Amino acid sequence: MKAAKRKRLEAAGWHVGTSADFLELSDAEQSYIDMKLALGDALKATRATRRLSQTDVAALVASSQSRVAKMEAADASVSLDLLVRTLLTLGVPRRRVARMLGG
Amino acid sequence: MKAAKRKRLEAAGWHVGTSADFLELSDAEQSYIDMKLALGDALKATRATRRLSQTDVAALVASSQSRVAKMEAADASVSLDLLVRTLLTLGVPRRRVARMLGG
DNA sequence: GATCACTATGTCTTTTTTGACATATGGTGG
DNA sequence: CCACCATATGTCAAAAAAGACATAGTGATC
Repeated sequence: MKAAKRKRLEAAGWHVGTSADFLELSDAEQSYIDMKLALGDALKATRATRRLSQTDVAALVASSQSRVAKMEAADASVSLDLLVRTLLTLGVPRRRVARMLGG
Repeated sequence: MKAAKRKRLEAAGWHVGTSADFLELSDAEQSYIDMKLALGDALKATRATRRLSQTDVAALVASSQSRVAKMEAADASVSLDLLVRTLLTLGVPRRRVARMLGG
């Protein structure tokens, strides 16, 4: 299995390697997950260019290091909401956030 | 107060007319609310072109009529998540959802 | 190989969001 | 006026997501 697909499934809350590969995601689910992955990557990139640690970001957005880690991993427990609000709080303009979501 | 601003504040969970007009929202909060409003409007528009009732949409996305009404109104109790997932489920392409968010 | 900074993951408790329901409001045709 | 349909609004129990914390993994650098 390709790493990209594995990542997607795991983001959807599935643990690949144990049982589920046949699992089919609807287009809507797929897009939703892709959006989260895109924002997670964007967050990681943004953080990198600013040379901030996850702990730094957590402080800036009033959250915790673990949650930032989960955001970047597009963990199933993080919402689009949290990702979007985090990026906006970091000063990423709305327009740019929107473009990230576009694919 | 202009209707647009009123709508924004109410979406943020504030009941205008009673006390709070001086209330200041950060850029991030403002953008976040604007995004929800944009998606709410988009949902209403999408639904209109397809000539569906809120009840119809509720059935399609496995929710309730009241929640659809709140989505369209960008009620403070609806998340970006729900709006995005609803639009995607209705078949609106990811790219288009993203453009809606851009402003 | 020990220490240190950073990141990942698991598990709690609390808070927020959700769907459901009831009910109110608004419009339309009989 | 009265049914009838669509939409709006309030409340609530249940579900999901949140922040917090502990802890484990990963690399440097010394």
